[in-house]
Amino acid sequence: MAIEFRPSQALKLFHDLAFALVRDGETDLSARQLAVLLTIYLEAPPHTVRGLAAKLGVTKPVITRALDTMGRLGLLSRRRDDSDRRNVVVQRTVKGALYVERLGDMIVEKANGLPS
Amino acid sequence: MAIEFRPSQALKLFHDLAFALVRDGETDLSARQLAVLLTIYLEAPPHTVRGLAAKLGVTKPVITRALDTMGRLGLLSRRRDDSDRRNVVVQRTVKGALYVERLGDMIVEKANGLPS
DNA sequence: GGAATTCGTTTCGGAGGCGTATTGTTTCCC
DNA sequence: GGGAAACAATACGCCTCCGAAACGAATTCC
Repeated sequence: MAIEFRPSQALKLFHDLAFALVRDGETDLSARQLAVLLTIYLEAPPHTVRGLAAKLGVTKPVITRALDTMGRLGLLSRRRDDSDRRNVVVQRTVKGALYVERLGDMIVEKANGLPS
Repeated sequence: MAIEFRPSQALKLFHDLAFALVRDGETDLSARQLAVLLTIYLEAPPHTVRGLAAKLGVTKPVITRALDTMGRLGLLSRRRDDSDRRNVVVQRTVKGALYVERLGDMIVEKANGLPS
C-alpha cells in the first residue's frame, strides 16, 4: 500500500492528465489503444493478438487495428512466431519505450503538483 | 506535495485504469470527452462552449459534439444563459456526478492495490 | 493424408469523430 | 436603428473505428 490519496485528488490527477494529453495533441490514442500499449510494455512477454483480445475482453480485429495504428506510429512492431507460424508476437520498440517512459514521468509530475 | 510515487507505479496505475475503463465497456469516452467532463465537474462554473474550447485548445465544434454525446448519455445538460442568450451554460447532472464520483473511487482503489 | 481447428487478417456496412466553413441568433457599439 | 462582432450550432467531405462475418494460412488430430 504505497499510494494513498483521496478521490478528489485522484480526479484532479486524472483531469490534469487527460488535459495534458489533449493539449499536447500528437497522442490521440483511445483508451483501448492505451490499454494495449501499456499491457505490452508493463506485462511480461510474449504478447499475441489472441491473448491481448482475451485479456481486454475485446474482439481480435480490435487488437489488429490497434496494432496497425500504433505500429504505424512506431510504438511497437509485429513478428511472426517461428515456433508456431500462426501466431504473431508483438514486440516493443525504442520509440514506444520512450513514449511510455515519458507518459510515466508526466503522471508523476502531475501528481507532485497536487494539493494536499 | 501530498502524492509522490515512482514512474513505474504511475504507469501501473494508469494501465490498470485504462484496463478497467475498457473492460467495463459502457464508457467509451475519448480523452477529449473525459477532459471536458472532468473540467466541468472539477472546475468552478459557469462553463461555456467557448471557454471550454479555449481551455482545451480545441475548436468549438469539438466541444459541441462532446456535449452532444455526453448529453445523450445523461452525463451533463445544456441551458441557454438568460443574461446573455448567445451563451450556453453547461450544467452538471446527478448521473454525471455519480459517474465522476465512481471514477474517482476507482482510481483510489487501483492506487491502493499498487505495490510499494 | 485429409478434415477439423486455431490464428491473425480482411471485408462489409454503419456509426461517429475530425477541421473548415457557414448559418442563425443575440448583443454590442456608434 | 443598423452594421459589426460574438456565440453556438450545423453542413460538408474525409477519415478512423466498430462488430460480425468471411478468409487464407498454419497446425493438430485421427
